[in-house]
Amino acid sequence: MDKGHLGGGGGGGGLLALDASPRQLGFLNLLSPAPFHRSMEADDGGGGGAKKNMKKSRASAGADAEDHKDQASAAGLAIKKEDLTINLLPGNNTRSDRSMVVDDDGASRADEDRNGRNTGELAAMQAELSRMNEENQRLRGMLTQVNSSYHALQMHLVALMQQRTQMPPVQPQQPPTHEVLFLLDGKNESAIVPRQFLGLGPSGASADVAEEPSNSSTEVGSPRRSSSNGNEDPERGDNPDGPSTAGWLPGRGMSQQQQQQLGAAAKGHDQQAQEATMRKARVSVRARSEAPIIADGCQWRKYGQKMAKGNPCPRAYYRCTMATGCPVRKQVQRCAEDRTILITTYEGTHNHPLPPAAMAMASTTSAAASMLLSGSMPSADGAGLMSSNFLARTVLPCSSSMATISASAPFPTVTLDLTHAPPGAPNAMPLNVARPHAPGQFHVPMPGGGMAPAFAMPPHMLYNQSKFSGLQMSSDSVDAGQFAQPRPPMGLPGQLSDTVSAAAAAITADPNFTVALAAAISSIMAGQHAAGNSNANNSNNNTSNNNVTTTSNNTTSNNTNSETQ
DNA sequence: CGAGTTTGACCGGCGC
DNA sequence: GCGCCGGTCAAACTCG
Repeated sequence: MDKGHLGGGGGGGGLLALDASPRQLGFLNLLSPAPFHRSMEADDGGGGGAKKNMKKSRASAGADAEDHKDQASAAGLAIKKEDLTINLLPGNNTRSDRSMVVDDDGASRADEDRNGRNTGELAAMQAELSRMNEENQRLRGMLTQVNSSYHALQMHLVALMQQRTQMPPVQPQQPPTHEVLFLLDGKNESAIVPRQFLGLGPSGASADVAEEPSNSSTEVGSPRRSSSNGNEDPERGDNPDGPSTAGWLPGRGMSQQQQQQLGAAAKGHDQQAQEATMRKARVSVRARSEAPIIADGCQWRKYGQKMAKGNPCPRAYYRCTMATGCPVRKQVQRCAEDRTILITTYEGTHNHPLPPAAMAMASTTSAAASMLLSGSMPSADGAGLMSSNFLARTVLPCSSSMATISASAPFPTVTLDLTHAPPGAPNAMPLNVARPHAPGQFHVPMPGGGMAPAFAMPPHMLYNQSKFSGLQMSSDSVDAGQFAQPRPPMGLPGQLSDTVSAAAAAITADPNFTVALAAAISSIMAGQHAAGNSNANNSNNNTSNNNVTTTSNNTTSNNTNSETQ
């Protein structure tokens, strides 16, 4: 919204800071919103780039500033106009031109003096400009790489989806949850994870699984908790043998019949109990919001409120009412330490198509849960944990301060902390989550192709994100400095830079995107790496992501940060 | 009047 | 076994 928020705070050192950071992953470094934003903004318009930087440099060159301060003081626009002139024509000393006009009465000596100074200054600025251009080129390269990687991942996802749809619906021998939980360490995971990921998704290709006639038996008649007859709570679907799969898993949306069919092979209550706890994954989103709840696009009905111990703020319980029998619930509570922080915990998978407005959050949380489930699954050799660490470090480094994975009981939880700016960002960037006045909603591009407003966001974000969401970014793009006003389509030469600018702006302007992207990719990578995680996790171990932690019931280490939630 | 919210009660899990 | 606590239910209430 405000420029200071987008690009601000970082100061001129932003680029250098970005440059100094290690680059193990492309999008890791895209998270320095301020610097990146600045550079991309400067990149706009090719030769005219570094507009701001130029301005900045000039501002720092105080002596020369007096030259036009008089006029500037007269009208604030004077400086701007002048700067524009200078920057559009970096090779010209526009100031001398101006002086010609101003001093056309013959004060030539002062002119020469100034010209001399300006020449030196111009050289310095040009040097800086070239440096900036270099940096921009590097950043472009990074972005291109990220884009290609992202695209490749999506292609892979699509391929897996197709593969999945061609496969027989389900292996009768394997309860759905088992499939997800235990094959992660196996060789089928590449097929599993996508399915999990998709199944978690709100609709999309997996809807065939999630939207089955399931509702016929689920909770239509309102949940009966007195399941003394042994019937699982129909609403929650968490039958004793573990369907509490929390819905993050496809099985959650299945019909009871299918669950029975699939779960028929479930053997051993111990195993089931263990699974039950592991499957009830949750995704907790921390965001600053003045609103009582975050606008995630779904319809919720409050069904309870409790005072939680240790928190003066009550915890509210909501249930999705977009479709009868939708098992998704969420808990909303304000952080005890900082009541401006709203903690929303999602549980379950929508068993109905979601409006675009709700897909982003659903996908994000689903992907995050998917990552959690795929990454923290216990396994005999601990590969699951390793995978989790690997994922946390490889996929979430970009949001190192935002994501916390905690499998410590009672339910494994992924916490997406959106209250902090990504590393490199100067200040914590309070998200305009569901601010009452939020005029628009923010679309987060989601891996499943869907994109939707996850949170109420300023319109510029909306536009910005929607641009980037298209995978293949459209030719017209966003001026990073003016999100609110889409720039008219440019000619072909400008496409690349615009695309890059838009991508950069999209990425840097909003941490949600990075979270969503990271979570989404993680769900894919979980499938790709779980098998080979033992060797893969070496690659990024050195990434400093102290805030991305993985805790597990099966480990005694590394749990100190789980309380960051 | 229907939909949503409030709120006290109930239930089950867990720790002591 | 008991108490605590989180989660849920459902009657009463509110609102449009």
